Amino acid sequence: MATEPVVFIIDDDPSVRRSLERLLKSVGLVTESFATAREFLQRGHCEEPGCVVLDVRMPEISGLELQEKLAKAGICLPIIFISGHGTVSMSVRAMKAGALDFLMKPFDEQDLLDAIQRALERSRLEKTEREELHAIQERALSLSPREREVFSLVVSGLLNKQIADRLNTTEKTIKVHRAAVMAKMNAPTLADLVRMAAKTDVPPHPMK
Amino acid sequence: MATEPVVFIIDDDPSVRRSLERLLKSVGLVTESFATAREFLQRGHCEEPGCVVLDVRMPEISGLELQEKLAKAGICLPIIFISGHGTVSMSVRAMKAGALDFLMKPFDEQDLLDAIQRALERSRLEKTEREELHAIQERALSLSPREREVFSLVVSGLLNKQIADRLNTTEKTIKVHRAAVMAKMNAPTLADLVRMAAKTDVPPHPMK
DNA sequence: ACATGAGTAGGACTAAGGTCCAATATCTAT
DNA sequence: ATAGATATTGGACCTTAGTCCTACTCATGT
Repeated sequence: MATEPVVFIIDDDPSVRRSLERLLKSVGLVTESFATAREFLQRGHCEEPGCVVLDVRMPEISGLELQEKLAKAGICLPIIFISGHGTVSMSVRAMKAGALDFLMKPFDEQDLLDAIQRALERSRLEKTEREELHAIQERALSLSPREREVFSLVVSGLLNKQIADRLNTTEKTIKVHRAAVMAKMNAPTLADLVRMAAKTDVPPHPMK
Repeated sequence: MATEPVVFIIDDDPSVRRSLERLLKSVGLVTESFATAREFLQRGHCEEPGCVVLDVRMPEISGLELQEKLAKAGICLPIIFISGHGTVSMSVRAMKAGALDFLMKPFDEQDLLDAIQRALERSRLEKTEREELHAIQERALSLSPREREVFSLVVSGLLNKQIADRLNTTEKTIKVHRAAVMAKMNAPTLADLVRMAAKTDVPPHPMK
């Protein structure tokens, strides 16, 4: 099985951190705590599944700022905000920026646990998606420039002959490139190749 | 050009409705106002682009309840909430349910106008998407049962011969069905057919 | 200078897909 | 009962795609 998902707790109040840790550990979750956003950022994050439980108000870097930084850094762990003195506009800003939930202290423990379950589930899904996409892009990188052109024209539905015309070469040459594309992209059939292209292209609606 | 997008204003306070109407009309937007959620629901909604500016607290059916009803009814107009006495939990609930924004009274007029522009833009995009999808599903309905089977096997990348085996018939028959599928689905090439199938299938991630 | 990878291309052949024409059996609906 | 849609199949023929082998050119890097 894969790495155990981690719940990152970021709160400047040590007693809050401790009680959150206790709660999450009591249901078997793995936690890691940080007193500041900076510490969390310094830890380094690769591809582990997990989620973040984040206090909004913190010295230096606020929770909302951290959310922005994570987005910019491409670290897409689902975020659950926790706030003692939250305002509507803060919560709306957080949600618009993609937060999964925003809980006011004092919150129901079960609400937090539910939110965490949802967050971890999403994290798992996104991780799988990212990995698939990454694998495809990896393979696409191994294509030569000419192969890339042929790739996109093949996927657009053109015949080898038409591609040859467009690229001012012969059908024979296109066949060679096309075979190379199929091999390098690890596509058993044209249908698979089209699906790969569809994933790397701008998908119709990334967000809803 | 298409139908002009409409901004639906739903608020039980007549003076609020009037001032919103004035504001929106001043920037050239078309508005339609309702005093209750019920009136709005009775109006009937088909496919017009637009968005909803919705008061949270209203007698009988609240804004949040209306949001739920619209979702259930498949009416997916983007919703911008406006609230005089909103709480964090109300706003979070609204945002989680897909609201586009949640503004507290008194709000900056420009903020509302910006939100409405975003909402209309999204409405347009979603409308286009829905129409495309609908057109594809329409065509898929005209397929006979057998053609549907062939469709899914072709798109999965199987050869005519393999499809024939799987359906206990001959390659010749599959060719006929396959040609019928391409014609009925209006797909110039296999690549197009695969993309159509990808859209009607469960897309990897409908929401983000 | 020589190997490597990319791009090009031909010949020969197989396999797969598409097209046109024709035919049959079944079932449903008017 | 007769028309129409559905599902089936055959033959003939052409176009595409894929495969194997070979071979040349060009640029790059060791």
